[in-house]
Amino acid sequence: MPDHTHDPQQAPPLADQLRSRGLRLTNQRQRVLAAVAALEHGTPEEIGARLRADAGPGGAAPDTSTVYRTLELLDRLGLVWHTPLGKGAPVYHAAEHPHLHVVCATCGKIESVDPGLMDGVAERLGADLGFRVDVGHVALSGTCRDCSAAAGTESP
Amino acid sequence: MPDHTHDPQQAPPLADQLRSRGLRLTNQRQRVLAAVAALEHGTPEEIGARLRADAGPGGAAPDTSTVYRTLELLDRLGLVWHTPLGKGAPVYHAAEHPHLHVVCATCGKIESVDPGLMDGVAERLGADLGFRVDVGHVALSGTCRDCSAAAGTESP
DNA sequence: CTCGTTGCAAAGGATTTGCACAAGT
DNA sequence: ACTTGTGCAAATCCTTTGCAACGAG
Repeated sequence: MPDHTHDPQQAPPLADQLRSRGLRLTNQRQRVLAAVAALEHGTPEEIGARLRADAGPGGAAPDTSTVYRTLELLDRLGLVWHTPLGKGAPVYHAAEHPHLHVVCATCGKIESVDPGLMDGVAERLGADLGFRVDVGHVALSGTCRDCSAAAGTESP
Repeated sequence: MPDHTHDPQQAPPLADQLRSRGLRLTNQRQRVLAAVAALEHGTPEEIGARLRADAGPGGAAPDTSTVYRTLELLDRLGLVWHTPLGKGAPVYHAAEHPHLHVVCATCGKIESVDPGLMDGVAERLGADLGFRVDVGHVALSGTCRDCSAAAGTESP
């Protein structure tokens, strides 16, 4: 049972995805996707900020509502993935190089991890519950090395 | 390397946790904790609804703001855990019987899974990054058996 | 030309916060 | 009595939506 859904060549670059669905390739959609890819991972707000920065002083950046709409679209197309993190801040990342997110609950730092880490768990859930884990959406929270050390040092 | 932080006896029933910090044991706090425990897992909204239901017609339920404040407090005290799920809906559950959440992205169904499932992953992250995974906050999203089947049946 | 898209502005929903009063110790 | 906690209501924050103008195919 192959099909790891990880083939780089299998996912055409936006334009094809759009055309095949009768959707249109717009400047905004390209820019949003580029911003998501440029940012290792970012919230809709951060992505909007990046777009504004990229646009420069005179240029116009896509509207906030467009960013949201586009993010949702790209997600449906499978070109980006989002992961709910702490509070109201879903983090988006490009689907090109899949990875897990590991988030420190103390300092908020986000680290990326090889998705292969979850292979065992995924297999087991599949066998056990028939549940197909979506590795692109996994976020593990906990405490990073630095914060662990800091906490341990307080009362040795 | 012991200390699984899972001893039932090690976590005193709210009252002690509060007293030891100079905080007060109030009716509301007890009720919110009870509601969280009663619901297998629920959003702040659902917990509020449950409280209103428990209060009955004439009775007064804790205010929404109190629910939020209390949930945050209980979380700090380690008596409940919250997991960010889909959109802006953190799910709270009592810390007493730890479990992972497995969420179907299609139908939204939540299933609880034995935390032991992640032991391997946790060890590896610890060794690799010095990252200590918080198993109470893990949510895995994907597709459940039913939705998988439904999707497969559409175009066979 | 014909729709899908975008910008703008306003609507919504979910949390959070300031305060004066009520309640626990 | 001394503080901490609660209810109420207003303030925020993040997202979503309606609609007329715009642009890709």
